[in-house]
Amino acid sequence: MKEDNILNQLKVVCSLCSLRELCLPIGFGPQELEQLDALAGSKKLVKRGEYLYRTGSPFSAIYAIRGGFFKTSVLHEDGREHVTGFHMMGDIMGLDAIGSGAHVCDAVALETSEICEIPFDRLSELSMCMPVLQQNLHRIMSREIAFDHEIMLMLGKMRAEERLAAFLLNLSQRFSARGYSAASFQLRMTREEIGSYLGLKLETVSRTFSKFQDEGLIAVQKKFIELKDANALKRLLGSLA
Amino acid sequence: MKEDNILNQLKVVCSLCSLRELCLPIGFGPQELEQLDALAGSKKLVKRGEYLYRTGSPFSAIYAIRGGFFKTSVLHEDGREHVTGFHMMGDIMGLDAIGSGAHVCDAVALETSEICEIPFDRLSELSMCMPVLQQNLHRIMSREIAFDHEIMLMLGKMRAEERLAAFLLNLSQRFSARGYSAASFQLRMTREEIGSYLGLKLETVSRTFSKFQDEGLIAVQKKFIELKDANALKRLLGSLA
DNA sequence: CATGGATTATGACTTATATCAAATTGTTTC
DNA sequence: GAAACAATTTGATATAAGTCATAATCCATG
Repeated sequence: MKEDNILNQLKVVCSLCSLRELCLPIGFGPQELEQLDALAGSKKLVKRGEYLYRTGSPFSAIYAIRGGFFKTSVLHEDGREHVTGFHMMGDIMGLDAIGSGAHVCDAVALETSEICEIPFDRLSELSMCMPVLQQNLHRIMSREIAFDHEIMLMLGKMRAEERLAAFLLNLSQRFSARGYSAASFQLRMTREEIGSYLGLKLETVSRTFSKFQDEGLIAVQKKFIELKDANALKRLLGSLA
Repeated sequence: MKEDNILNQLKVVCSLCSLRELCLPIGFGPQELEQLDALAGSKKLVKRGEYLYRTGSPFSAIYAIRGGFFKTSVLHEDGREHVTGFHMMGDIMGLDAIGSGAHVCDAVALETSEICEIPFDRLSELSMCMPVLQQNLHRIMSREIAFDHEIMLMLGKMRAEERLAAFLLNLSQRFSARGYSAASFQLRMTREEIGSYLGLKLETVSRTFSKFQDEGLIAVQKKFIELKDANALKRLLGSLA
């Protein structure tokens, strides 16, 4: 029972590893495993459509996704909403709230999901005596910054086709890294949410999907996507003026 | 001399405080001040046009700007460049490189600038025994993530006029927070760089400046900007459909 | 399992911004 | 201080994506 508990905590810490790295308990000794108990991340189920947190709600924990799918979005005073990200198993959410002490975006489950709540003060405390944990936290935050810069490039410089190609390839790569097929997957978000993320209107997303299908790059059946020619998508990304 | 050295280190740590918080040595005792010596950030002068670091160069330190002005930009394989940020006194650069071990953007001085190099391994080490330092580092990274999400909203959802208004108001607020005038300032970047940052072409930036001037919102004389009606700019941001 | 609301696809048309071009002004540099 | 180059402004035109509208399809709930 105790063992099992420690193992659960380990999984939590594992999700604090980078996306691409394997989640092995390297660097943790028996006494450190003991300390991991302090993290005591409680598991929570968030049903489809429910909010994990909302803009303005007080920040106390970050969240590791054990399974399921989320979107995060910021909203402008005039009501406009912009989807800032889609998040899946192993991703950490809520890091953008550390600085202000309150959440600065909404997090909604796009399908019923299981998350692990990690109280941030305990994580901070523990990371003081666990260099590996601290390092992972820094890496995760740093990578989020770097990734956001990529998205800024996409939003600022790319055409609709390029954005959608980048989006599909990114999803494919992330599913693949989690052991799912890189070539076909189920979208969990609507065309409107994709559009919001990519800075496009839903009609443009729909039209571009159709165009890709006509050109034999992908097969679309509503939410089910099959990448028929991933290389062509990659070429589209690199070369298109 | 020794005293002076410690004071210098303090300033470095101070720049690790949040943008809006005052940089007082609260929370640091005498022995902690001693430890700050370990940070030994070496000062460097970067002349206008010079690179502080380039994409791909190995990551070993983060940089606190003591004075001057920088832009950071990511470049796409096909040569397209996107400016991801403008940075001034007190800002920290290079945090996006922690995760990958190599820099993921270029940092160029837009005017001759003085920076303080903070070796990241030493900072990590020191933050293990200085909770305040660790906290500040987390806050800075978190705020960068939150700010990037605001920019994503801007790039994804706003019209040219709103983008430029948001840009001018942000600059104004940051100059103001550093003790400079909020109402008038010198731009250190070209119209093209502003455009790259905002996802617009330089012609659109120029035209929008002219429009704002015609409407009495600002006065433009090449690089010198005067905000004549900041409230109108703010209104433009919130309401414009 | 039928009904109503949400989502998606597609067409016709509009518009904001990009593109191309030329003149003007500012800034290095020899 | 003049020549050469870089940056800015402004106009005319092109175009990618937005808007509006309609039909088809999906799917959630009583």
